[in-house]
Parts: sequence; structure tokens; C-alpha cells
Amino acid sequence: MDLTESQTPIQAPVRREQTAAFSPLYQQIRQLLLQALEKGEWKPGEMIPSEFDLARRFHVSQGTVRKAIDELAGEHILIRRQGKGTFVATHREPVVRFRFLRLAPSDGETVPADSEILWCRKVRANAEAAAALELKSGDGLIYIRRLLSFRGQPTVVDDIYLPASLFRGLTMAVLTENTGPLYGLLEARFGVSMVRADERLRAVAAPEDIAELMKIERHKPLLRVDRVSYTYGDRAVELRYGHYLTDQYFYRNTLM
Amino acid sequence: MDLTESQTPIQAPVRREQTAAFSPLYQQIRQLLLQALEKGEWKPGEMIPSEFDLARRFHVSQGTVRKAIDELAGEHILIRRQGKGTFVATHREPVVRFRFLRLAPSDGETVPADSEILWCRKVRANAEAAAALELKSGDGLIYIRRLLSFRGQPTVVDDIYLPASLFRGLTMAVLTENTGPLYGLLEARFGVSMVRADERLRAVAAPEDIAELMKIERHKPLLRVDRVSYTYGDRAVELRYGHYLTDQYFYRNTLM
DNA sequence: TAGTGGTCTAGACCACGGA
DNA sequence: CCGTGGTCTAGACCACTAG
Repeated sequence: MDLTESQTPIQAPVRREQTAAFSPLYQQIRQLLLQALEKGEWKPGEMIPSEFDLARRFHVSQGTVRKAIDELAGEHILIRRQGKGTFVATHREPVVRFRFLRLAPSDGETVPADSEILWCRKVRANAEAAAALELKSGDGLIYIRRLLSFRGQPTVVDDIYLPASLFRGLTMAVLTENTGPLYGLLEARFGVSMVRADERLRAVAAPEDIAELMKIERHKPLLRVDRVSYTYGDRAVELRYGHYLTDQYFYRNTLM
Repeated sequence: MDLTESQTPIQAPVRREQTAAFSPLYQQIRQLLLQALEKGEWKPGEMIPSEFDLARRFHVSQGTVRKAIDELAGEHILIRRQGKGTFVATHREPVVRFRFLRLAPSDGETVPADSEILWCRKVRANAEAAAALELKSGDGLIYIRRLLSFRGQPTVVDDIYLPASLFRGLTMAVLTENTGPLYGLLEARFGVSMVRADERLRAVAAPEDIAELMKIERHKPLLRVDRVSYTYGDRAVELRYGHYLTDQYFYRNTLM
């Protein structure tokens, strides 16, 4: 995989002079790996070179590469599989999906979500969206509304805003023909991998349009989840407002 | 610190025969460290022995001890401080507290919580509490209700259930004279450290008694947070039902 | 200056998966 | 059988803290 190609190696492993901003070698390697991922050198689901190959490429020891990969694996950006190799994480694996869809049923039975795209429009960013997505007010956004149902019960309404510049060609048709998770589509078709998301949760009274979609009475309490998602390098690439009906499901979380 | 005392060392570092349940050495060390913590050999806030001392004690290399500590530090059970030592995490440090109280104000300003204990009673475990706390129905529990206010606005009502057997002597008087966080009291006075918690979030209409305490109208949407907390070794030691008013505050969470 | 955690290396060997 | 990640060791040196 391009091991002989020209590729900005760390020449003399940079030992900054004392008391200057000190960055350990393995952090520099971590950054180089992130850059390679961002460039798309290895795609989601693919295997990256072995630790020894990477060590040769970056002119460091295998242990140092290992520590860099350890960190990225801890962030769920890479996935180690003993005996097989190290792979780029992908949202097309269900285990990843569960990290980003935190609804679980009150009574055991896990259940697949049934997704219906309600619309997909181009809009202009208002101040709030622009601030969250690090854009300018008025920049183009793609606005998607979708409805998730479990066992036929409409349970989640998501209003999703994506920078139009990153997702040219994302249309209603593309969305409806996609079967897997949305993030899987975004990474496979547009090369944008969601790596982290910050959420803010509140209890709110159901707005009229959402109550109608969910077939519930107005003002019923809903869990509102505001999400900003980030790709490599903490770049915000999605703003999402979710309304969750939590009669049969709950939002699960673990504090550590 | 008892380095010469008799203490079940790993004698011949146990290399299990092939294909049998294999546990790496550093995992065995991790378990021994957890046992020492559980025994109270090192108390919250205290420094544990250096990596080299522990290596001698357990008859392994410093690198192996280091890897065990790495894991415990990743679980926020231990805290490393370069140049000083490795310390047992304590809930009396604000940084830890924020991991377990996830409310943040909608408008910047962070604010200290003002806690009022409403009552502290002995009750018997119902089926639900018994199941969550791994007890038998009818076992003794301490039931605490408290009210947290921010800027004078009542915002959180917590109903807390603790196994009476673990917290003998926990009374209204003890609670009211405690100034810091509840978990700080529990670890300092009863030797029970909260290490992890699972939460289930729902939006609900405010029950009458809670609406009254918060001085809000009945049926107003509240965020209900059911929590089970665990100490070392995944032992459940707290069941808590929280009702959060999310007009001015939100529950923050990061997905990774 | 001494003691602690943090980094980096090189080498040996083990566990796992697949050909 | 080989190639991968995983473990363990020993040793050298760096960065940080405190006396």
C-alpha cells in the first residue's frame, strides 16, 4: 500500500528542545495516521498496513506505531482484530451504529429501525446552524427530515442539517435507495466519516407537526436531542435535532 | 506501604496452557490492584506505590504494571500525575463530579449546585429496587430525597436508594452536615467508591409532588433519569431516580 | 537532586485467523 | 504454515514536581 511512495516521513524524529511545546513521537504518528485517513488513503472497512510496515514508513519502532494506533482504536476510529489486522471503523457495522443511536426498548427485545425520509431540501444556514457548523450565515445546507419507526410505532423524528458543500449530489433519491444507516451512506458516498458527536438533551412538549407525525397528542413530553457531529480533526459536519418518543424506549448512557 | 508484608504474589507468572481461558499478566495485576482498592489499602485521594515498587511486589516488570495502571486510569479509577505519582480517584474533586452530574446551563455560566436534603428514611426494597441492586425483596434500603437548585431555581429532584447494609449510620444529620458531593461522603465515610453508572433517560410529565417542589405546573415535561451506580467489581450499590427541569439546563453527552 | 510518571527502543515469544 | 496483533521484558532517557 504505497510504502515506497514519497510521503512526508518524520525525518529525524523531532525532539523539541526542552520546555518547548513537547509532542511525543507517537502523537506525531497519530496525527500522520489521521491525515492519511482524512485523505482517504484507507477507506472505512479497509485494512491499514501492519504495525511493522507503518513503523518502517514513519521511521520509528513498532511499539511507537502501536501506541498511536492504541489511541485511535480507543477513539473507535480504527478497529484492531487480532490475527487479521487493523481496520478503519465503518458505520455500516451494527456495533458502531448502536454507539450513535442510543434508544433501547424498555422491554428487552431489540428491534431494527424502519426509516422513512420525509423530505430533503436545500436551505440557507441561520445564525445557529452557522455557528454550530462553523459556516457563515446563509451558506447552503441540505435539510433532511426523517421518521424512524420501531414495530410500526413512529418513535423518532430527526431534522438533519448538512453543509451542502460537502455533500453535493445528496438527494431524496439517493437517500431513499439507501438501506443502511445514514452515516454509512455519508462515509461511503461522500467520504465523510462521523467520529464523534456532542449531544444536548432536554424534555420538551411535542410540537404540533411532530405530534402529528408520531400520531400522539400535542404537548406530550418528548426527549429532544440536539446533536453536532464531527469528523476527523474535530470538524463539525452535521447538526441534528431529534425528537424521541420515550414511552416504550429510553436513551441509554454510561457514566465513567 | 506494606511492600514486605505477606501478600499473595503471583508466584510463577501464570502462563495458562494453550487454548485455555487466557488472561494476560497485566490483567491479573489489574485485578490485584482492584482487590487492594476494594480492601481499602489505598483510600480515595491517596497515592499508590510507584510503578517500580508495584513491579517488585507483584514480580513482574514495570511495563506490565504500567499497562495495568493504564487501564485503571482509563476507567478513571486511578489518576496519574506526572512527576508526583498515581492516585486513587475521589469524588471530592470537581472534575470527577462533572462526570456524574451532566447538567450544564444553556447560557454559558457554570454554577454551583445548592443541595437540600428533604428526607432520609429506612424502607424495604420492592421488586424493582431489589433486582437493580442485586438484593432480595424486603431488604433494608435507605431512601433519600433531595432537591438541587441552581441560582435559587429548584432544578433537580433525586430519589436515592442505598442498601442499608452498606451505609449503616447514614442519617439525615450526617447528610445535612456534609457540604461536598454525596458520592464524596459515601466514599470517605463508608468506603464505597462509585466507579461507573448506567443511566436511562426519558421525557415524562411532572408528577404532582415534584411539580410542587420545583414550583412548576403539573405535567410540565421533565427529563427523568434512572441511574444504577456501581463500585469496584461491577457491584450495584445505588439506585436513583432523578427528575430534571431542562428549561435553563440540558443534559450533555458525548458519543464516541 | 531525587523520585515519579512518560517515551522509545529492540527483541522474544504467544494467540489468533486464514491459507 | 505464515502474517497479523498482543504480551512481556530490560534498559535508556526525558519531563515534571518538589524539597
